[in-house]
Amino acid sequence: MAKKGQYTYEYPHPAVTADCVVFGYDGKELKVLLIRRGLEKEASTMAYVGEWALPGGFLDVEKDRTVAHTAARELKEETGLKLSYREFREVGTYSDIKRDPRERVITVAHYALVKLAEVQADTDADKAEWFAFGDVPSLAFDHDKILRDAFSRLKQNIHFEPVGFELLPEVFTLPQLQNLYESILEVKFDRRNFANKMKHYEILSEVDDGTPRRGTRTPIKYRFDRENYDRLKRSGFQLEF
Amino acid sequence: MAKKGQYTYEYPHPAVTADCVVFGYDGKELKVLLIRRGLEKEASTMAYVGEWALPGGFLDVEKDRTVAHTAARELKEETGLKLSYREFREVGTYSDIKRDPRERVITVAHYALVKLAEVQADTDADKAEWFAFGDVPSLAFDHDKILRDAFSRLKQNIHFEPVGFELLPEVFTLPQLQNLYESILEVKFDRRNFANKMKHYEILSEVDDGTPRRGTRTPIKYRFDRENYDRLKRSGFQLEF
DNA sequence: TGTTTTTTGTGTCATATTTACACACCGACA
DNA sequence: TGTCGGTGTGTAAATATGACACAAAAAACA
Repeated sequence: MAKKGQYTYEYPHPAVTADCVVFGYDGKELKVLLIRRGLEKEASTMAYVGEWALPGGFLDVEKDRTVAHTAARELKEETGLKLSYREFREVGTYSDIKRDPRERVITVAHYALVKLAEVQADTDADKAEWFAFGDVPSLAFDHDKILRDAFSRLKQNIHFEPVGFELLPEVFTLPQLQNLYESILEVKFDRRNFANKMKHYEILSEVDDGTPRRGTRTPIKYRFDRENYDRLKRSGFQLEF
Repeated sequence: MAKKGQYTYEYPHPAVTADCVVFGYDGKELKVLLIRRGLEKEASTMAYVGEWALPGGFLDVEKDRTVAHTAARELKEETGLKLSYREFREVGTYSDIKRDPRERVITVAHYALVKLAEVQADTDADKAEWFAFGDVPSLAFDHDKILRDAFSRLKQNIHFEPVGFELLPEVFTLPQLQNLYESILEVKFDRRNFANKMKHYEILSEVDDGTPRRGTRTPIKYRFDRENYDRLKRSGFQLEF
């Protein structure tokens, strides 16, 4: 542990943190990973002890290459989830002078998308919990606003990036994909038109798992065709819904 | 001037700055406001002395309410331009561990749009200069990248916000507006189709300055109809071009 | 001054895109 | 065995987009 008062500067410096909004999808609704504050590190110096909050923590000035690295490191420490710094997308900076009661703390918020089924086992249930997006309790600091902003950003980015495919399992069905889009965009689509549009983009490939379909009731399984998507993206397009 | 070593922390803290990309439009092309480093404050402690850079500077931990306030304050100090903190839109955070050779400095980049004709007189020509966006020299730090990113962000935001109207004078013509859109989006539009679409949105009002138009060569003057725009926005729309 | 060039405003038609909509199949469940 | 619910599929109407030409006058030029 570092000695107190070891680091001095000519002018005051703020502390900098990175916070993570991790979105998952369980096939029905969007979920968010939260932690309960104060169960870990020394609680005495902490604010908002016992409240729910976004995972996140202080930038390691000497080691973290960027704040996205901070986000990845802290997420791992606080929830057990291992993501690469490249998986974080920036939401924004929150710098209000009074946002932390202890000292001036500026946070850079990020969001990340995970395949819930694949990571649920990795999340340390003692510290972290998945909440339905609509059921999130009131959060510490300005994390309520950060969460809302992260969702808005996701909602925008869905038009430019295949966010749906990052949230679904490798193999998924059209109804699942549609449901996810509807959850994020908060609208309803006509099933047939949605299928047509998706088909038109040619970014889905049917998965043939050997078993012949035994009736239309069993939905067709698809896989995201990243190669075609990348080609489309290079030619400059927008996913319209 | 503060005494050296006055501010101590248990853990190292980064310095935080705000940088500003100020876009203007002269009727022909997009312009950016740059400053030459080292002409102001004590140059001895400075990096990149003499090079061109974006206006910006250190967060005043005790006084600046948010980093947008820092941006506004520094822009005023360095270029004479007075903008409200509300006029800055965040571009992103630049936190690479090596981005400043002196100490760890994290910057939050912003952009702002100004009506060039109205502010050109306010810009302190000794310190700052307007450059055509295409003619910007190589900049200090990672400001080249910040500038590119700010432009991309502007290009995206033009679909959601009436950015064109913030760059043009109160009263403008359709050809001016089209030219601006073409500059930002880097495409060409058909004059008639552009006019039709704009007309269709109903966010322009003709300005009647008394003088009857004496021929089609004199373009019709318009004013942005913010009331109609706000109504449209509330009903959830997108400016498509 | 006259001539040429440039700029602007305007409307229609062909094509592409979007939206609305109905039925047949079969598995799940009672 | 019957009913219910979820899935797949195609077409027609409405809407949006994209291409296109001419007339008028200002501006540039000789």
